[in-house]
Amino acid sequence: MSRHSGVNRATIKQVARLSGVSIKTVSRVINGAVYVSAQTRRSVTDAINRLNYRPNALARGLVTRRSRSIGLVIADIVNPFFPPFVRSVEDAAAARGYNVILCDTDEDRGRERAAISLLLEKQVDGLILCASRLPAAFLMAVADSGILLVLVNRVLRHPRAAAVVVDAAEGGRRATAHLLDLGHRRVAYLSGPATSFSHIGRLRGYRQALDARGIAFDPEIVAGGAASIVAGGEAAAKLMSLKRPPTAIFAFDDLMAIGAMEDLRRQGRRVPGDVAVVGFDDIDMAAFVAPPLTTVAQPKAEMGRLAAARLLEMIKTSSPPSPRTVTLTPELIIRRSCGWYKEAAT
Amino acid sequence: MSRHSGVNRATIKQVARLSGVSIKTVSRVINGAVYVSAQTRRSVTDAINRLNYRPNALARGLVTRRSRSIGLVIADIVNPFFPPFVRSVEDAAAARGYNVILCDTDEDRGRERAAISLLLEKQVDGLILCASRLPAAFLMAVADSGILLVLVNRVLRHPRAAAVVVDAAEGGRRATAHLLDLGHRRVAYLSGPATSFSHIGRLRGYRQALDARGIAFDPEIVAGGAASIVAGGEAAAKLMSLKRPPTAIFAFDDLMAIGAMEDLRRQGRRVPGDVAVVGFDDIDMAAFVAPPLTTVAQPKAEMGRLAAARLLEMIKTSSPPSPRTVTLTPELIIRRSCGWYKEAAT
DNA sequence: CTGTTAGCGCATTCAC
DNA sequence: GTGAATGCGCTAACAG
Repeated sequence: MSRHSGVNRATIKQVARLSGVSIKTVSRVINGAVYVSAQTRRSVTDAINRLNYRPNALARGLVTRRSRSIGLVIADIVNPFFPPFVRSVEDAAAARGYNVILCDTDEDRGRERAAISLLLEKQVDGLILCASRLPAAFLMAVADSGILLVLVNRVLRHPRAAAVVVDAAEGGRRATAHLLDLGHRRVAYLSGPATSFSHIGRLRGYRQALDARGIAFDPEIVAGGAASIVAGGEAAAKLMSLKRPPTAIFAFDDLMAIGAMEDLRRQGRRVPGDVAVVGFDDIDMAAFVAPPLTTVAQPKAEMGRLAAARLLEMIKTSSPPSPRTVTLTPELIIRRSCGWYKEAAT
Repeated sequence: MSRHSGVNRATIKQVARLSGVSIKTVSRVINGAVYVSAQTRRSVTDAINRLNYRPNALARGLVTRRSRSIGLVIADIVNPFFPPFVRSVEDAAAARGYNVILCDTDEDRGRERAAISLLLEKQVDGLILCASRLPAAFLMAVADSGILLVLVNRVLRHPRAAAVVVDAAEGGRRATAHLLDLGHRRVAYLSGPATSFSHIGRLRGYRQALDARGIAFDPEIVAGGAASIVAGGEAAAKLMSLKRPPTAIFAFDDLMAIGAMEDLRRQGRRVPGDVAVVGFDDIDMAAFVAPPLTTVAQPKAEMGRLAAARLLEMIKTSSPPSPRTVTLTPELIIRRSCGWYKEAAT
């Protein structure tokens, strides 16, 4: 066994020797270049196969200044929102010969910073940051250093940054309006992580919908703080113990909504009979819980596809993205957790 | 803007010049080496910060022959089995300064081959292959080329390969025995992908449990072929249209089980009243569907943690893994999809 | 404690 | 059409 793990890794030099041509010629056939006689090409490819030669992407990247890898920074792959998203960026990347290096941050700024730093050292050609929690100044500095950025559900004004966002406020408005249309007047909001831009947008939409009906915003029926099933359950428990509990709940995401429904059931309350619930994201599970969850769908796969396509395009042309931001509109999926819906007047 | 995307990437040479020491000294402080005077170290770190210098991992890897990246090849991150698994390998890798490059194969041999090839070019220090579908001879060749391998739910006799497996046959036996204990005599099996080692093992366990009670195996009540909700629904529909439909179903995985329950409900059959159902994996959703699904749990996070730990250890010591294979035992989680369970005699 | 000299594997001017 | 020489950014002997 030679020095490290590599045992018989052939180099371009060996291929050149075996096929009796120069290194440059080998390089030409590898990179599909023109101007190589069919015969030469054949003898080279033969040698490549005989030696089981594989170009070293590290060496190649060092000289071309391109790694053909992109970094993907997300909160937590275990959150069902992410798999479809990740999957579609991966497919788009793979289709163009790119690899994706995945990093979870758990919404922790320190971890996010560390992940970005490592990714930069690895010379990724670009970065997709999903719902980054980092200060804009920091992200600006990152972009200044020359890397290409695509943000998801957040924007950044920088010539090397683009964004894919879904209109969170619109989603919040639709969810809340739906509940209001059903006749509810006391609609609670289960808040997500305080620093999340999505949370801020959804909360804004919630308030706007309330305003539009002349219903006062009541901070007492806003609870939560973390996007998880247990956090949703706890928040629901807290809300239902109020003197004037809500009759409907709009949750920051499906996980919280499911936790809330779980807790409601434990308390002997019926959904939607006693309390109506709306979630956000439309994760796969939403259609299978009992009752099936009404929710605001984010086009997860489309978001991933777009984010990757934009980044790859920026890498290819090394020109600023245009338009800088593309905005997607979330859609209300009506299932059973809010009761029967009689096309009410708005 | 300089040639490519990099704008002001400082090099070690610039750091050396600015801090007035040699390149080697800079290299020493970066790599936390000993033998650098405190003063020199300070002036170097100052220069590093001033220039916002970041070592180029490509260049470093080229000479050290270590990329500090590992490749993770899975079937599909959208399958809920994988996120907890992926997450825990990532955490383990990140804790040691490693990155993970994720590749989905959709259980397609061609894609798996392509992914491995790309990963090898990228000079990953090791590979985690989850339920690889590739011929053993191919994997042997891959390992022969010098790369370190950890297989999940599959074994390979090679000095550079280790494995983490959960005892699929045992899982199949437990699931089937549970149904038999409940009094069922006509238990169907919803098969997974034919080439999957997990499927083969679970099927074997199913047959063994049947044998142990002297019940004949009936190929008529084995259907399926793909691990998905819709495939599960279709297979269930097919089974229930038989002249002698089963009274219980053991599904290859939870997704198929959920699809089956969905279809059963659509047909007006009750679970567990008319048909009992057992799944496999214990995905998060399993606890929240109606009725909550009884299933055989695979320790997903533990599997990921172990796989990563083993690989990282092999990379560090470049010595063969020991023991070559670690086997985990799956556990039956009894919920509501099989009806009331009265601790029957086995 | 620190600097000098090579060279990792590859792509790229230039010649021929 | 093809070859020889140069260097990407970094670490590793080996001196001093």
